[in-house]
Amino acid sequence: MKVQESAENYLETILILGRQKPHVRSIDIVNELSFSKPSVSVAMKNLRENGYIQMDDSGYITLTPSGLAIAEKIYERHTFLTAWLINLGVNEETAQEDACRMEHVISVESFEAIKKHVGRE
Amino acid sequence: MKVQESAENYLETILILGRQKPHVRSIDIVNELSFSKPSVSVAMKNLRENGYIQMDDSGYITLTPSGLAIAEKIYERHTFLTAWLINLGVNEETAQEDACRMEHVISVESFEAIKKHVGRE
DNA sequence: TCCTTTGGTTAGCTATAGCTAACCAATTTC
DNA sequence: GAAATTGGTTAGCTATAGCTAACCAAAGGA
Repeated sequence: MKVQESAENYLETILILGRQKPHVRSIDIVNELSFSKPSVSVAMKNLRENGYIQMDDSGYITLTPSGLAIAEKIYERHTFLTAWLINLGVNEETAQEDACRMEHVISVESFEAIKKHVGRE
Repeated sequence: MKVQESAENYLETILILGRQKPHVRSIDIVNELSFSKPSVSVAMKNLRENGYIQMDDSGYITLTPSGLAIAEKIYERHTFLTAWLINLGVNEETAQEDACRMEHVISVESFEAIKKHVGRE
């Protein structure tokens, strides 16, 4: 099963929230992404059924190894692309938004090429 | 009405085909994009209703000024991003594919910043 | 002339991914 | 202890955008 862009975004958000606070629940994702509770509830059900997250009896969400791998990949891209665009003179907010979309569509090959390019400047 | 990514792609394809041959019909888009005839037929109906293209009695498609503006914007991005990625060492096919997705998600600000950056290398 | 091919359309299905309405259980507050 | 708040779920709706099946008209070929 191919990981959808929306799934990548949810996994990235869970990773980020998990670094900010001890537990991550669905409601935290609702507040972070400004989606409705049902939307997040259904999305979490899908992530659970596809083995990307686990939820305990208290509703606390943790990333499984496969979910963590995706989350870290996307988060690294997000961080790198945002910094790169800001460095090129792009407004921070715009850089964030663009990175958030580009992070899902770039191939491994292109991302590595951009990283290498920036590294040798 | 916000122009959807799929609409941008169709308009870009019409522009490209129009430079290769005297007339563009729906069937040409079917062959170019490998979509089904009904998918293209419905998409053309939407583009027509939104004023991005015109179709004469023979089914020949032309871009209206607003459709042309979008097509040229996307095509410029496509050309530029592809060349840039190839220049960074990315395989041509991958560069094409990535450019084809990035061209729809980058803001004007970021695209201009990248162009300026590449120009001064 | 009949048959096939070509180009196009409509109807209806699928999947993704958001939404509101409505509901439930558990906890908190007065 | 009753009422409100909080967190979560299910059902059912919406939009986008692809698909197949079925059909039609016009043009071409035997």
